[in-house]
Amino acid sequence: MSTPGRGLHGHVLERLGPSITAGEYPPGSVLRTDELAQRFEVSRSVMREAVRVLESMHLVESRRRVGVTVRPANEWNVYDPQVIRWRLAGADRSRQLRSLTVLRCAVEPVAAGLAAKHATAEQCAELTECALGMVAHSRGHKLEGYLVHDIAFHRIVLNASGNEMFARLGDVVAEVLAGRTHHQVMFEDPDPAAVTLHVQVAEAVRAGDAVRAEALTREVVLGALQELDILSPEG
Amino acid sequence: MSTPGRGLHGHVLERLGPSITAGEYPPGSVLRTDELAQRFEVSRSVMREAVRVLESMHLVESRRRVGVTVRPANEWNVYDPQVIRWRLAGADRSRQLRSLTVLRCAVEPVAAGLAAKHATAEQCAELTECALGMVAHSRGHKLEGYLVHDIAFHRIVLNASGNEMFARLGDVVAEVLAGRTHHQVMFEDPDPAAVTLHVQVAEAVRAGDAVRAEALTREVVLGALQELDILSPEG
DNA sequence: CGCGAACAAAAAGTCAGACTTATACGTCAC
DNA sequence: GTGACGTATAAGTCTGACTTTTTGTTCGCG
Repeated sequence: MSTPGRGLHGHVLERLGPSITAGEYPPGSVLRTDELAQRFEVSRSVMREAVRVLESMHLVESRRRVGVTVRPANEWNVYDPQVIRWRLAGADRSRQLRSLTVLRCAVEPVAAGLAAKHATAEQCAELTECALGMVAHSRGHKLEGYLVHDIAFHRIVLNASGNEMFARLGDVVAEVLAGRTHHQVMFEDPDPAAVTLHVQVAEAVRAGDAVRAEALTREVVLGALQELDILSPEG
Repeated sequence: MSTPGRGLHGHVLERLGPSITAGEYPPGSVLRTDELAQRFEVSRSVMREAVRVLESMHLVESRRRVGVTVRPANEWNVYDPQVIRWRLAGADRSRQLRSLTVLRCAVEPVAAGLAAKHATAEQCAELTECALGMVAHSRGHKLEGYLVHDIAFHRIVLNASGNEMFARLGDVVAEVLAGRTHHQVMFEDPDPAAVTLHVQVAEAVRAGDAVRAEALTREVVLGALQELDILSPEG
């Protein structure tokens, strides 16, 4: 999905990045460029490029005479889609899904409210189409088709909000929804109530009813959060 | 602040990055690595590392036989603190400040509500201390001192929420507050009502009153948004 | 005239090796 | 014990040669 390791340094990143985000190297660990280059069988130039990328994500810090030190997790650029993907593929996926869903709870209702004010006629049409698509795939184990429309739906809302910071969360939401569908075993069809809510959100946005769009979307994301709480313990 | 261009490639980034985010090169523009290396008087290796970083920020895409093409703005990683800083330093700073402040409006109230539930005694103490510091610097053109406490205040709330996605927005908020204070001419002392609200938020968090903390924080950020609307036109 | 295949050029990608520079750490004198 | 000094280390930088992919053109055939 999205960025398949372009070039040699990309392949190195796809192996080294997940290792780091998985906590395989505790904070403060020191890696040496030459050693890594040997391990991954690439030249130092390629390895250096990979390290530079990790550095720009604040996953590591490179200092002379010391080496490449792994930074503590609370300094990572956790909004970088690539970092998100690496972390969702790792061990503490459920904790990751939770914190991302809490973010959705804060952002998406507000975005939906703005969308009701700013959405173009075309966006309204697309939104309705997506909602109908969700309905069509809501029964009979058509999870993949449902997922596609679900992702598109939320992406349209975020885009239609007119706020670029919200819009850029489309990828994040997509990762979350995909992660939820693929990693947790979802043998059952989606919650019918959720499907209905999506249709109603599309209606509210089209009608320009901001407060209703916001309230309905809040129900949607809070439902998603509850679903997570049911499937995995603690709070 | 934070990352002063470490290494040669860092200096290149500090010059090239802002040029791109400023829209100096329209989307689709092609840059050639060798040409850039010559322009910035660095070797190709260094230039390649810089390009890799820009690529990881989704500012550019590097393809064989074609060159380094600038991506459209809606694909940029606008949550990368470095990108935020570059954009805030650029021309459409006020539009940028607006979209970031709207994000704050969505996130910070929810974070404050969570903080009321999760904050440790130490965090409560720090929060109160910050609020008092804001009061102390609220009169007599002590804007810099006020700013420091303001940033610390919001950072503590975001950290105390216990959600790492919220916590990582501390840097973003810091940039916004700093940008507001430094770039717009703020000859006047901060709004007394805002100062009072901060004190009340600290109280509500300490008391564990989530709904009150959320409502008060909403007033704070909505006030910040209105302040922006007053100083620069359009909606 | 249109279309597909072969070809050539251009730019990024990769590599190896030599050299430079900053800096942590150990040593030694005081 | 403390400070200055020297040294080893690992990142940083540069250069030049070579490879690979991809685009666009040209040429031949239908």
